[in-house]
Amino acid sequence: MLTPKRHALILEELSNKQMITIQSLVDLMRVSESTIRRDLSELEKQHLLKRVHGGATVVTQTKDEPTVQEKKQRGTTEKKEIAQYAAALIEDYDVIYLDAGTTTYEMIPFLKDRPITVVTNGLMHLDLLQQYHIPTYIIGGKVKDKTGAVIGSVALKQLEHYHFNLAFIGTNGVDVSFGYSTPDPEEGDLKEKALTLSDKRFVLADHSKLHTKSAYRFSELKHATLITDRLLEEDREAYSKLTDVLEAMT
Amino acid sequence: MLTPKRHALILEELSNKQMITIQSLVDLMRVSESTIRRDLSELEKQHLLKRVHGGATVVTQTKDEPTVQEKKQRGTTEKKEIAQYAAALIEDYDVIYLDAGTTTYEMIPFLKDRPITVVTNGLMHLDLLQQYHIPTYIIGGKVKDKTGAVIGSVALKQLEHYHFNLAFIGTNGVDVSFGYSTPDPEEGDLKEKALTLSDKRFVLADHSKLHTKSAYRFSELKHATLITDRLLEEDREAYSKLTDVLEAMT
DNA sequence: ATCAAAATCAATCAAAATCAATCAAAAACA
DNA sequence: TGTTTTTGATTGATTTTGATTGATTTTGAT
Repeated sequence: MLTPKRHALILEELSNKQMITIQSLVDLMRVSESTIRRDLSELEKQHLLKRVHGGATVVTQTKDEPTVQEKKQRGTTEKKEIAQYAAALIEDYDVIYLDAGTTTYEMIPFLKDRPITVVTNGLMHLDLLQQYHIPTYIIGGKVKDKTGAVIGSVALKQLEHYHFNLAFIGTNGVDVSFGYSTPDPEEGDLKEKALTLSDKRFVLADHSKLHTKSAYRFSELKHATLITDRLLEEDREAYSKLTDVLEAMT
Repeated sequence: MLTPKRHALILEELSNKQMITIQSLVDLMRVSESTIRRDLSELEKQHLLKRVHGGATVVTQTKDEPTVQEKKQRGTTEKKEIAQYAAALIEDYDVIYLDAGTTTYEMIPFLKDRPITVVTNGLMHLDLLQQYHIPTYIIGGKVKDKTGAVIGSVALKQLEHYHFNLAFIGTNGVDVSFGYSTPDPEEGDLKEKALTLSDKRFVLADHSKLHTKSAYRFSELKHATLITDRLLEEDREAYSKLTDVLEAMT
């Protein structure tokens, strides 16, 4: 019996029962205990089962990080407030840059049927933008796993051909001294470049992002207006000294 | 027994069972073990099966559960045959251009985990390409409503930065005198450009597209190899005079 | 809880099966 | 005819297998 066949059989047995003994597999497949042991070791290395004394059990599905798809469904009220506020800054016939990310995604419903042009590196944005009949340009380049963003040198270079009236950028961290930051340098470079290409520059960050730093700074505070949902009284002064701040409160 | 006959038989056996031993093939075809080994090696090089110790297994062996994405719309058998045939032409470490469209979409499952790079203007392709861990570059430019294609002058210009080993292009019409054609000129221009940038050029068209013309010709027949599912005897001669033709038949 | 028997384990090794490489004979070709 | 391609047998190398070893874990009786 071929090795993959045995492996398939083991996994099938395992999904039927929740647990199997080595002896039962020996009887089932008429091979030696050693062979079964080796099979189980291999399958365990592939995280397809978990070995236990005398047999094996199914592996509890490790839930990986929530995909963008999931994240965007639970858009918080705060994010929506920020998004609506930001969208109100756009005037007819503007050309805007919409960064990839969940907060900027929330802006799209507020752009419905408006006579504007959107340029974006966010692949997840495209469906909704099309649905709302908003003329859209996608930045070309390397497609980043999972996050649905376009990044890399090609994207950076291509961005240089554009000019924007407004740029809306997402961020992972906002810090008074460190500035705006994000985990991925390649994404950061793109954010930085987009900011330099725009007349008016905005960074969107709900209050959970304030006072946190990510690995890579893509801009100082003063280079872009911060749009957030609410500020503590003592923060307001500190931030306002360094940059324009807009508070999206209803 | 002729080599192609053996290969066809092996693939048929494989699709019936999911897995075959070399010995069973030796008995079935009355040829030597060596010959079978050579056959399997060759078929593996074309990614039509996977060799394992003692035999071979099917490649589309989805050990992972079929994703929603994957089965959301199963293409026709003809399209899949064309797609599989086309995918077998790709060698490791190739950089390929994958045109937007349903036929080229069907190629993606056959590219799973292969060490290649894909460049595409098809937004619909991206999800599946990411799922299969294929390094992907998206062409930037205007996003066309609904069809999920990127087109326009920006896309055209950006395409020029690339060079491909192989280009796979979809088409709406194939006509002996008129050539390859498509309804949208902007899409057509992109197809034409992609063809000029590639070492090897292929146009994919199932038999329903033969002998039909669309509004806009993007290439003469002779500039690209036609891959189709089946040809009428009288057509074969006519087409073969004008271009290379590959028939994806099982 | 403690201990010894039983069961299970990982590691090792030699036999068996399978493999890739080679080469000469057979077949196909021109 | 001579040349090229395909085939099948043979070689030694590699992989897989099953038995055996002593170590470790579990079991069950005290």
